[in-house]
Amino acid sequence: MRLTTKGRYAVTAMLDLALHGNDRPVSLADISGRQDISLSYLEQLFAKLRRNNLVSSVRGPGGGYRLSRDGHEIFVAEIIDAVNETVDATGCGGTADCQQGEVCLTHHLWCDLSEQIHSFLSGISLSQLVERREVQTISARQNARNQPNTELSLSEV
Amino acid sequence: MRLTTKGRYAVTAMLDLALHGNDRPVSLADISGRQDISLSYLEQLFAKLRRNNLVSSVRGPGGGYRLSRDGHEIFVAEIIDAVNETVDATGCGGTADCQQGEVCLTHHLWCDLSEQIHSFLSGISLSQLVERREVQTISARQNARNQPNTELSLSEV
DNA sequence: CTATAACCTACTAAATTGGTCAACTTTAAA
DNA sequence: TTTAAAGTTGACCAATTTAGTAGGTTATAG
Repeated sequence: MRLTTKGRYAVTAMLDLALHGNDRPVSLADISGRQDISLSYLEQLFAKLRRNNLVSSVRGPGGGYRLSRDGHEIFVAEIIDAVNETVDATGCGGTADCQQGEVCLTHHLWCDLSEQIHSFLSGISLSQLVERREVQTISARQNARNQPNTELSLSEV
Repeated sequence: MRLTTKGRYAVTAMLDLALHGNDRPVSLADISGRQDISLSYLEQLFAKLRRNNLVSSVRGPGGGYRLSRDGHEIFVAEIIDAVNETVDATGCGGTADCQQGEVCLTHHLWCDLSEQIHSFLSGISLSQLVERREVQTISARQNARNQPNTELSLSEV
């Protein structure tokens, strides 16, 4: 099982999208600025997210990405699966041929664990995260950092 | 968070120890033969398990390893922690300084996930695994493969 | 037409995994 | 008291993955 920055970045970026993408598409440059994730790396991640129909893109000036569904219908597990291939904890990927074609001694344990993790992450939607108080606090901090003063009124019109 | 073959091998090896270590110490060569794990790699893993007081060793001919506690008191989470450093899903390792000294947008999510995984794996002891039917079935298969015939009566005296 | 931003491909540096190998030290059976 | 079994240590290595660069090409709003 893998859960590295790749999956974390993807979820963070999608949450940023859910927070800022209500009215217009959000550019990767904006996400990069707010979340401290390299732009080129974001491009790679969003290519996968797009292939998995989690976001849709708008090209050209003023373009960017939108969630392809309502935030209530996008779950954390999907996002991680999209960029990470799988959240499986077994060595065999669930095919049960871990020891010379037969199941290994601990196969069932890892299956149970995978099930646990997957059901936990499948139960959390982007909208649920948006509603959390800590998320709103942190998001406000990030907005303040990136729009220090005047620009705000201009872009908020 | 990492859960790779390293942690899986360690749990598998410890379970083998719980299954075969009732009367005498078990050599790494035996475990290697039964579980298809390289002997040299097992040596590395058991060095860590020993440092974490999960096993104790008996040197010299007829030596090997024993569980340092009863199987009811050794939990899967401990084993993985011992070889893998941590089963933490956050990027910051729990220190909450993920974004320029402050918490990142998804910090709390990864904390919750870590808590889920850890409590799941902390609730499973080696003895519980030994008692599982599938484990007994697989273990019987492995014993048959490694002691094809006669030797059995000799070593079982 | 020009600036913007998605999209695409190739490359790379660093880290991690999953080992191997050789050279020990310690212990205990014969 | 040999001597062989077994643990211990550290150096090394190939393959893979991660995280990120670089340099382009489309597409489109203004």
